[in-house]
Amino acid sequence: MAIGIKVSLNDKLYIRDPQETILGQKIIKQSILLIEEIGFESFTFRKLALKMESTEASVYRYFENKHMLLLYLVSWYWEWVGFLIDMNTRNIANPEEKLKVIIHTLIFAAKENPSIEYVNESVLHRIIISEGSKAYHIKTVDEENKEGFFKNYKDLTAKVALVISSINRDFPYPRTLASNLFEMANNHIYFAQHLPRLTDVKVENEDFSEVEKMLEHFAFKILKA
Amino acid sequence: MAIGIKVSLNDKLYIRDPQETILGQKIIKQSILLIEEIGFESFTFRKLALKMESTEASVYRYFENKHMLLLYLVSWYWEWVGFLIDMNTRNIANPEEKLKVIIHTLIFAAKENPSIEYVNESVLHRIIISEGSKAYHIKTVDEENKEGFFKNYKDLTAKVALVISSINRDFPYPRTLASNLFEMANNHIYFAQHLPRLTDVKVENEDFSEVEKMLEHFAFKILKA
DNA sequence: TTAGTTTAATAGTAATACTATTATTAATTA
DNA sequence: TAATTAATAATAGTATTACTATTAAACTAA
Repeated sequence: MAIGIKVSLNDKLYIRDPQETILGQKIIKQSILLIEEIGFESFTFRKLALKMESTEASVYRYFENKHMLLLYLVSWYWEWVGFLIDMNTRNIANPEEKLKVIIHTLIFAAKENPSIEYVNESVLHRIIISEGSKAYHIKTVDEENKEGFFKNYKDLTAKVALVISSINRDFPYPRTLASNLFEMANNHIYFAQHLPRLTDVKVENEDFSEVEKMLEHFAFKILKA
Repeated sequence: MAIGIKVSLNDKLYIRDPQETILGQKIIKQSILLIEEIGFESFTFRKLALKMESTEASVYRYFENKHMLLLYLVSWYWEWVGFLIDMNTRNIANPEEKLKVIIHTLIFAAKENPSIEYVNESVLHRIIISEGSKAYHIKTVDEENKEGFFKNYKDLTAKVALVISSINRDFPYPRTLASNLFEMANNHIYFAQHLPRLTDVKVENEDFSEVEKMLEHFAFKILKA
């Protein structure tokens, strides 16, 4: 990933690379805003086209359907988080410190310097929190997995699992903990905002610091020798 | 909840109580089978009616739309798990032992004596695993929460959180751990079956024992004083 | 037994998901 | 520069989905 230029994603995610044309970039930008506004179930290419002042058929020339568009956005997000984690941990030798930075990046990714004009990272983060799991909870998950549609998420899990293992060589569940940290980060922000009785953390006006503290508590307690 | 009779659920979940009529029970039975078969996105009342040899309009007389039907099934499932947990922990005084039984019940609920003829608990469990989170990942979550549509899940979380607190009074995240155990139980079965690189556990022909072991490891490590 | 009430089926409509065809613009070559 | 080709977008559809108003049947109570 090169900032200001282009995020590299599986080219089977789209029919035509949206990053290459102005119309494509407009689709990305406006779809993020519209999905956040009305939710993924109500989101349609017709409504998107209307908002963009383009046509439904034009959107279909970039993405096969709205599921593929969501998959694209989710992949974009995890690729971006992976990039940020690499940046932020590059000069850190201590693995405990590394994991802390990873957790911080997970939670505050949206607050980092936005890199690309047509992606509102903050709004995209909210979409990942509330719609992200729909990307893989589908009947066709096995075929899509074979096509490599979830590679970004799996690679990121592997990357964090490595750090986890270097903290405690004997810990038998490094991938489990890694993916669970991602899931918990998003879930408990969502719970705090909508179903507070499912969590103990509080989130008030986009302050996720309690979630960060909770994830650190879980991760380091679990990894204690 | 009384076995063989009727599960008590929020009566705003349905237009007409499906447990009260043969047609209603048929809707529950066949929708469980059809959602498992084709996935929730492809599931429509038209297809359900066809399978049931009834009509779309008849289904609409029981449920407002397919989202409400999913919510009903999910509530039914958590109510049933809560009931099983009560049954299975009734005579256990030791809280650690209680938590173990809770984890076991969570994972193997589908294997317990089926209680109601028109609900295939085993298939329902698979639906909860792959479609369950869609019940609350919706734009209208706040209004639905106000109506009490997620009460079963929240009550169950509170119940388990109590046991967690009695194991370690100083643990600051009892609800977080409780809901996380539910989410992990389902997620890691799903991951093991479809995205194995996101987990360390293996699931082969419906043998969830590695998931159980993993959850115990997480729960008790976290709760160690 | 008949009037009232509950229940289900018919027959729609508006919106959605998607596609084939045509029109327009841009790029390339003669 | 004009003609040809290629790339792109818009028009105008169709089949399916989500839902509802109306009618018909069946069951209930006086």
